[in-house]
Amino acid sequence: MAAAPQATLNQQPLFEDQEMPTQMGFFSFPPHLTYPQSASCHQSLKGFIIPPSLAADAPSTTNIAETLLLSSATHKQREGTIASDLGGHPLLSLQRSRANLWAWGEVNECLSRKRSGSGEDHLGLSSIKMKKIKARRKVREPRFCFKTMSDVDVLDDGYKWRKYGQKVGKNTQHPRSYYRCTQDNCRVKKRVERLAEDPRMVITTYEGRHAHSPSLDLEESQAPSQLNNFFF
DNA sequence: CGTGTTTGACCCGCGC
DNA sequence: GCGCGGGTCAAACACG
Repeated sequence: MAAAPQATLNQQPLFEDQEMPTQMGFFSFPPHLTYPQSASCHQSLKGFIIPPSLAADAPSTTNIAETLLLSSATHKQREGTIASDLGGHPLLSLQRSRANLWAWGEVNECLSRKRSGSGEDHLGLSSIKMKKIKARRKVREPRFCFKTMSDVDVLDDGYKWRKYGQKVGKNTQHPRSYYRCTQDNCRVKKRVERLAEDPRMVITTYEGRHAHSPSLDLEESQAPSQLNNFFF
């Protein structure tokens, strides 16, 4: 029997240094991403990073793994990894408002396509609606989320966060927490919630990109080289 | 006293 | 236009 479950996400990432098919640019799965030592986590923590564009393109009933596999051929090679990682357990669907998952880059792309007179609206949206979305999204930062099976809600990703709100969703008894990076002139936000269908799953959504390195507190316990690899 | 959390109020986009 | 719900604000509070 192996040792007690290690409360850490420092394992094989599904996506690492891989260009996302959106305008989000590159990102890396932080190697120092850990849960508090006291936490009792599922013995095989599984992080699923899902870019907004992929989620938006998928039907709401499509699970995350299918979304990733169906939306981009570049993810095809990961199929075996994902399947084995799941251990035969089906992933639950990630219910999201389609509009909420529109990245500003995608909206701009659609608008420029419209202007160029290529005809059909993207996803059947009218230009008025697209402008509405753009107006609402112009302040939106790039976002992505990942899903983790864990008993603890907030993972330690190396940054310092300040909680600024909490809401209880309509169809779930589990509250959704809102966090902001405490660093000055860093507007990155984080949203943490539990999946209604499966409270064991934690959905963490990041919005924006950090304009600084992770908290220096980590440097005392982590190898400096690892600190070069963080979100965006 | 400084920092972080809680929580009710408020704002605003969206669907009807 | 109206109601709902997600997201944010900010005062009060807790804690070291």
